[in-house]
Amino acid sequence: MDPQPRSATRTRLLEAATEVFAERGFRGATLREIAERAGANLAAANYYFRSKEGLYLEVARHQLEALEAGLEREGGSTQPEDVDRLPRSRLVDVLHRWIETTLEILLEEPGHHGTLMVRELAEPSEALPQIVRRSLDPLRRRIERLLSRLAPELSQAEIERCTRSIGAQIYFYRTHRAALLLLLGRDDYPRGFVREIADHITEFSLGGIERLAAPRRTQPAARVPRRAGRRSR
Amino acid sequence: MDPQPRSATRTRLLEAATEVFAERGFRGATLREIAERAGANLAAANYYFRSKEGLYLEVARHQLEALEAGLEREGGSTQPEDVDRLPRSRLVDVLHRWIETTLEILLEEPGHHGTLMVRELAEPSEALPQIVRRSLDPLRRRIERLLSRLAPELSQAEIERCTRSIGAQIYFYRTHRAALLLLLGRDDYPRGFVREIADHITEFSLGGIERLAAPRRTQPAARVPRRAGRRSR
DNA sequence: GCCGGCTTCAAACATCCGTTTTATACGTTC
DNA sequence: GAACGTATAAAACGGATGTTTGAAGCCGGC
Repeated sequence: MDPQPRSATRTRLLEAATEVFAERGFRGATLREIAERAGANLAAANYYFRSKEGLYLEVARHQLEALEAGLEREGGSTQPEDVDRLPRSRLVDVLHRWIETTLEILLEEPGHHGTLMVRELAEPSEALPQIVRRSLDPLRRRIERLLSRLAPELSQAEIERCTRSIGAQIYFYRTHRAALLLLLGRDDYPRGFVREIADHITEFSLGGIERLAAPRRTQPAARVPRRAGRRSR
Repeated sequence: MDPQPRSATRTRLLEAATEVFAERGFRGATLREIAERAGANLAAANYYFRSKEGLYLEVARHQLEALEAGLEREGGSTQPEDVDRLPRSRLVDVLHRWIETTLEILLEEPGHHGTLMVRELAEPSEALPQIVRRSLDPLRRRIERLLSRLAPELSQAEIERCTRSIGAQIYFYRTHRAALLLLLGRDDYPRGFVREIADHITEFSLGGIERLAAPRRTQPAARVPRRAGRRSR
């Protein structure tokens, strides 16, 4: 793929940096440790990437490319456009597949992509826009497209909110992983966890969508009552 | 409350440290900046808190105490035990209130509590167990209790999963705030956003719960089909 | 076989940061 | 008012880190 095969040292630096940045974050990582793991000289990082920040951004870029390539290979990435040609009966199956695939990617070990994302959310850098555009947004667009076919009664705003509810349930198991494991008293998710969670999120979300779509199919049903005024954001 | 009123310098240090740690994280914060904002000497932080880490942990402790006190004042904190005495007709209202109150706390400006939580999730420290025990777990227990009354057909495992789905939707707007604002092309959530989101999360989640409880009320309905084997986590 | 580039290397540089030290001022107590 | 524990101040210490420098190594081309 690359025009010139790039230096082997450069590649090893990139790999080592991916690990160290994931383990310690941008600030916590040191060029000395990265160089040591890569078996390279301390000056090499600055030679190839100009600065620590340059190395970090290159790691992020590389991670996102690998993610996109992985999704391409994996069957899990039915293209957004394909949704429109799918029979309605298969939409739920596709949704379930996306949820499970995304969970697998986010929770996989060593899970550099998920770690990078969580760190960027906590302390955004120039890499966050890339992550949003190349990782979060594609999933969002697919789900929105699918929901607008699955529940055409919903308004655009409702579809967007439902999409966020689905994404929220998926990403939760990554962003809150440390807290969840503390609550569960475990040091890793149990075997079969991803499947269990994917099943649940799918069912739960279908229920949510049904309920939001229902009033427009029959007559308006009882919704949450609004109570006296409070200040709002 | 405090036996001795504590030093004013100590208090100003704590306030300044809360800001700086929220803005820059533990590593990014410097005692020099904290001391400067507090109008104190550089050595003061070590004098009162023994070390930078001691100061950080004290900030975390203080934040959680403020959170608990705030919840106490706010009507939003119906005690978990009270749920059992509530008429079933009011359960939904209470759930909606909890969701909205939690969103308000997490998204409020300057939102030190939410920021601290997100940073701890990205890079856990000794403060995370405290956050889990005093912030996440109380909400979890309340919702579980409520759901077990609202949908007694659900198994314990299902209730736990539904509780996580509700929590996930709430926390999403905090953990993914930076990404969401990028997607929305805004630099802050619009006015009235919390109310809109709280309404949505409540309805969406009620739908999810209904769907999961439904098969046991009538006959088993069509669920997501399981397909051929894949490796699982 | 020497020249040119690209790459590697060891060392030094400059800066920043948490912490400690030491001295001085303050306030209370006997 | 002397003594003493507490609080504040300035300065220095010791270590780590990103970056730069300048020399040495490598290697193909002429």
